[in-house]
Amino acid sequence: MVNSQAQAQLQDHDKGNGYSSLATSMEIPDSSILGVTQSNSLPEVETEAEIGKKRGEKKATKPRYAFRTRSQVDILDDGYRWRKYGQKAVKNNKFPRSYYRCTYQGCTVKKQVQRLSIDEGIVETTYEGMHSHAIEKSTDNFEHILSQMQIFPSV
DNA sequence: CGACTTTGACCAGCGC
DNA sequence: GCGCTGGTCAAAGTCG
Repeated sequence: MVNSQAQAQLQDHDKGNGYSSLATSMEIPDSSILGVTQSNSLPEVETEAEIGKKRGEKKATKPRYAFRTRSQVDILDDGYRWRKYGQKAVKNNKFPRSYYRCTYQGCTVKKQVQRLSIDEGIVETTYEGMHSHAIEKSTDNFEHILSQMQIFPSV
């Protein structure tokens, strides 16, 4: 699925606590993260107990992959086409959260982008679902982003 | 012309 | 039972 991008397990919703000290001191040199680009030995986590309480939502398992990226912009072009369908502000964050959806026919993958209020340079991207089609754009651009991408451990 | 973005309103579920 | 939050959709507008 996908190009095996680095996937980190997102812990519950306890965010905005000790992140300031973490992100600020997480100054990893680009020479140490180069391994991330090809080193995708991260296990596919899918510890989603499923919420099963939405309206026309199935009870099927809903995998959720989240990872934090260091970027000045929240628009991370991973090669797929995304259509923004909503923007809401979160309580723990002074920045609004953006909701994106894959516009590919038959593809119902959703993506959420949220910026950390404490660190404007950190962008938290959450993928929901899996892509069942090929990428329309070149992944080269995304790989470049991966080069400067850092996986923040769940503290 | 087509695709995508934006804002507001609406709905459902949960808490109290 | 009511209120609140989060999440989604829709129409109009904009950009390429």
